[in-house]
Amino acid sequence: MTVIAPPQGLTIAEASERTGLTTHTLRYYERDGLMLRGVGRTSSGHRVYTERDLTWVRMLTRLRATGMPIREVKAYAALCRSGDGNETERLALLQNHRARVLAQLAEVTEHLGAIDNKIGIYQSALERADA
Amino acid sequence: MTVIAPPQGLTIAEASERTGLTTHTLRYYERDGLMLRGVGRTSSGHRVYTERDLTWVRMLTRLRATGMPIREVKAYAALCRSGDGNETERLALLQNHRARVLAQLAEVTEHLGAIDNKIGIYQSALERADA
DNA sequence: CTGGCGCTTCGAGCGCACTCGAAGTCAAGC
DNA sequence: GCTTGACTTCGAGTGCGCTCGAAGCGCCAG
Repeated sequence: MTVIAPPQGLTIAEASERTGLTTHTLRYYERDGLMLRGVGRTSSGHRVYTERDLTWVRMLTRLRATGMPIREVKAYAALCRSGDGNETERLALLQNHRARVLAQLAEVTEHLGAIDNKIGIYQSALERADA
Repeated sequence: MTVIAPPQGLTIAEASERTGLTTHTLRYYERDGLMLRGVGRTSSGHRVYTERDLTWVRMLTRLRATGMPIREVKAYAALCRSGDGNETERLALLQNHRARVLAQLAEVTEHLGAIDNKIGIYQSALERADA
C-alpha cells in the first residue's frame, strides 16, 4: 500500500509535501534540467529525493518566486553542475537577478502608492457621504 | 501620410507613445472590455483617445503592473462604468488587491534576503580565493 | 488619379509555466 | 495470486496575456 521511503531518501510524495510543489511540478523540473543532478532512483525506478535535492529545490523556489524565468534557473543549475571555477559567473547571474528584483520592487511600490491614493479618495468620499 | 489627430483627441499611435503600450495592446484592452467606455471614433472609424482615456489607461497599467489579473481589472472597470453607488465595492476590490500586493512584496523581499545570503557566500569565497 | 501609409477588424498564434491524463509497472497486503 | 495504489513515462492540454498577420479602407502627396 504505502510505498517505502527508501533508506536515506524521500519519495516524490514526501518531497512534494516538504517543498509545497506538486509531484507533477517536481517531475517537470527534473525533466527540464532544473535539478542540480538527476534525482536518484530505487531499483524499481521510483525517485529518491535526498536532503541536498530538497535544499536545491528550495533555492530554485526562491529564484522562481522572485521572478527568475525557468531558462535562467536552468542556466544557473548548469553553472553549478559544471563544478568549481565559474563562481564569478554564478555571482554575476545572481547579482543581475538581484538588481532586476530590486527594480521591480521599486516599481511595484510606486504603483502601489498611486493605488493607495485612489483608495484614500474613495475612503474620504464615503466618509463625506456618511456625514 | 500622417493621420490627422482629430480635434481634442489623440490617434492610437499617439496614445501608444504616451502610455508605453503597443497599439495592438490598446486595441486588445478595448476589445476585452477593460476600457471605461468604448473609445471614440472619427467619421472614418479611427480611434480617438481623450485625456480621460489616457488617465484610465494609466490607472489600468498600475493595476496590471502590480499583478492584478485582466479579469479583475475588467470587474473594476465594470463597477466604474455602472456609475455612482458602488464605491464601497470598488474600495473593497482595491483594498483586497492592496493586501495581496503587500503580501507579495513581503514574500519577494524575504526570498531576496536568502538570495542575498547566497551572493554573500560567493563573494567571500571569491575574496578568499584572491587572497 | 494613383501610390502608399496608417489605420480598421478578425482571428489565429505564441511563450511561459505548469497541469493533467493515459497506460503501464511494481511491491505489499489480504 | 490478485487487488490496490503510488509510482513510472510520454505527450497533450490549459490559462494567461499579449502579439501578429491578413485583408481592406480612407486620406493626402505627388
